[in-house]
Amino acid sequence: MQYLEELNEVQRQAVTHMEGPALVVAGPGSGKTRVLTYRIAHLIDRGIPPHNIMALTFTNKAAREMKERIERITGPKAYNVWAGTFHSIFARILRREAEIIGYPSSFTIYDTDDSKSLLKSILNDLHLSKDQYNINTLRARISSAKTNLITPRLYEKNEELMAQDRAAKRPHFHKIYSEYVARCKRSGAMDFDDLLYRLYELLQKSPETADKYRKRFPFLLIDEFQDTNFLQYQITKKFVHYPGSQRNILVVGDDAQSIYAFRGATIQNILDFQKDFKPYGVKLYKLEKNYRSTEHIVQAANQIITYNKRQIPKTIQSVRGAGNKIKLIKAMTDNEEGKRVVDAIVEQKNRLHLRNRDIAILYRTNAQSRIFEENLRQHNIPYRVFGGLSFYQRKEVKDLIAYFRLAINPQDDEALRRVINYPKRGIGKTTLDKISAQAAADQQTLWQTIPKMSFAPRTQNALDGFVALINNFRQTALEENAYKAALHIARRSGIMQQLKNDTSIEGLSRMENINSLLDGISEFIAQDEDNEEKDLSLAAYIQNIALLTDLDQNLPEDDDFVTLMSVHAAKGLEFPSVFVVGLEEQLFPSFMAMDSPEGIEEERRLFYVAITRSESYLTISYALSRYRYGQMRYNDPSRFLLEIDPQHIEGAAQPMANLNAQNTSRAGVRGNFKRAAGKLKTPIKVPQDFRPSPSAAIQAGMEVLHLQFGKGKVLAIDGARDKRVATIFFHQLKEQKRIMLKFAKLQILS
DNA sequence: GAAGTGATGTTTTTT
DNA sequence: ACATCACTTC
Repeated sequence: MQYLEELNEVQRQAVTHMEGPALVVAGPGSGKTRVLTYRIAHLIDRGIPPHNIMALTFTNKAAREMKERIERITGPKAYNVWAGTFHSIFARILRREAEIIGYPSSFTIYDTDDSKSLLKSILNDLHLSKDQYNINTLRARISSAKTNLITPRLYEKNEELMAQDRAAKRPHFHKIYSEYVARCKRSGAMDFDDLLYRLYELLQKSPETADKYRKRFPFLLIDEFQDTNFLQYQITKKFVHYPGSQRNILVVGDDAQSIYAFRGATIQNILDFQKDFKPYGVKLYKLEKNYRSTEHIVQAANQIITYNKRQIPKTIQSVRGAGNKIKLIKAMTDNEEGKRVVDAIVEQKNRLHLRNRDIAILYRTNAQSRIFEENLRQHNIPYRVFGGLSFYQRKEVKDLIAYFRLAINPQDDEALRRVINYPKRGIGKTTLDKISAQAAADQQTLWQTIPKMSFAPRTQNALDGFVALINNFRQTALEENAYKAALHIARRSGIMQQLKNDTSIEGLSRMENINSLLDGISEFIAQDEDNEEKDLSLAAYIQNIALLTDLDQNLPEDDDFVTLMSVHAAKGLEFPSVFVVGLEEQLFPSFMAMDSPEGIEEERRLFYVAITRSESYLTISYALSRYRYGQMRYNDPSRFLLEIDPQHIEGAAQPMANLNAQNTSRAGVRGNFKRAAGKLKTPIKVPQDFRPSPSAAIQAGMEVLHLQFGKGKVLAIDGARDKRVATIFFHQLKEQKRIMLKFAKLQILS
């Protein structure tokens, strides 16, 4: 129990918490992962069999780290703990029990691209126009329906949802949704949400199965609980919240770091958790000591987050001393920002002897990476970009994997669509459209439909050849190990040949990617060769491919590179020196989030996550102009910058009123920036005692105060009840805005 | 059926 | 700026 001595009092209490429900509220850098891993180790030490423990995380990386750390304490027994992402653990259970819900255990997983492509086919088959039905909107709405346990049938019965669709001019949404679900099922495919939804269905449908897993996993731990959605919480409850249960569940979360509300995550789960488990004596542990960052950083973060309304009260304190103040870099253009940030990195490396791996550049959107890459290359600084297109999303890799998928599950329509004419074999759009139409009419998969149809000789030959090819691959996948099968498929499919003929630079890199995919499979075989139990089939290999991201490649330990990633991807990571870039209105906060107070609050939490990644050195940069959609845009510095107390910022004794003034810039300035200089805006002052009035009370003619927009006059109100929309003229902005009253926080002034 | 062309929208974040 | 897609031409 030596490890207990490495813990502070609260941490030790949480770690030694044995039975019953517990909530650990863990600020950034407070040793959250340590608590989770030590608790698992402690449970094992106290005689709980490792295979009775399930630990759920959000990323594979977090899961892997957790497993490694448990192993370091307990040794190889750690392997028997089921630790993984929600999606991968659930997929594992689903594969074992697939038949119960009418799926083959070899079901394939549709990634986002597959889902989109499926939706396109559906729109096509239902003769609905893509202009009227935006694919991304459809996906989001389907996802949110599933996440809220609304089946197509329930959806159709729900007058409110149907009315929403009619109002939004997408009256046939429910048909699309229903068709989408039907086709996924027919194809033996699950999308990301299905991995959650279908597990819920399974547990619901088969009480015996639910019981089996409850008995199997009497101890449940959940990381990043603030990022769980409604469905994930419902499943969690299925596991531990039943009559006679010990309710041995420990969840760890931080409401201030909730950054996935956009995809349905809700901190309501934290609140509900406390409520739901209250009768069972839920224990609350608050980890408030920050071991990661120095004081200026922690205090700045604390202060920023106070601008958010709702939060679980806590005071995070640094144990590391004052440290360095935050540096601010102001640039005129995005190019200049890139140059000055990289100059600062060079300077830090020289002066502070930081290694590349000590440094990270974090941005709001992946598209921002390019400029930093260019500048790092110029300085010969090795770097790695995480996120964006992951390895498994590259076209050539997906193509080959599509063949793998077909070899395992030929009903997989999306995989079939992808490769039926790649490499070119004379089966074009016309033919595919015919097959699709027939398949839709018969409610069958493409694979089932092809043999039932006949075509002109040339086309028929091509089709017969394709079917024979896939059947051959199916056979190989059954008989050979993953590597041999993969190699065979890569060769026989013609993909290898196709790429070899392409001698362009991109062609070579595509070939390289195919080779490293094959290398990866070879490694998969080699790694567990000694393990007799291990399934080395191609089916086993591709099981979780769709769940892997760029962050999941194992990198050599001694690699020394600067890390570039989105703030989202950086969650849970830490670096001695962090550069948070692009702090501009419209970008961070994102224009997509700016029309609601909730959106802004999520962006603010995102900024909070960003700066708390830093241990000792934090640099924040912004550019007054940058290219977007191929056009130069001018933006104000982010409102978040104004929320940092100047005492934490280097060289800023006074309030940061004139971030926008043109006096500090030097190097790398090009072009004409008169417009930028003229755009100075004073931040709108919001009094401390701001108290929003109930939205129902707001009427036309009133003077109101809005948190972001300041004072304004309500010109008109339309809509009713939940959908009341106010048209307000804001005096300081000199413009009128339409605001949904349900969301807006307005205080009536007169 | 394939290849080329101009128009159009797109980008917030990820399993 | 870039990718995707509908449309034309061979």
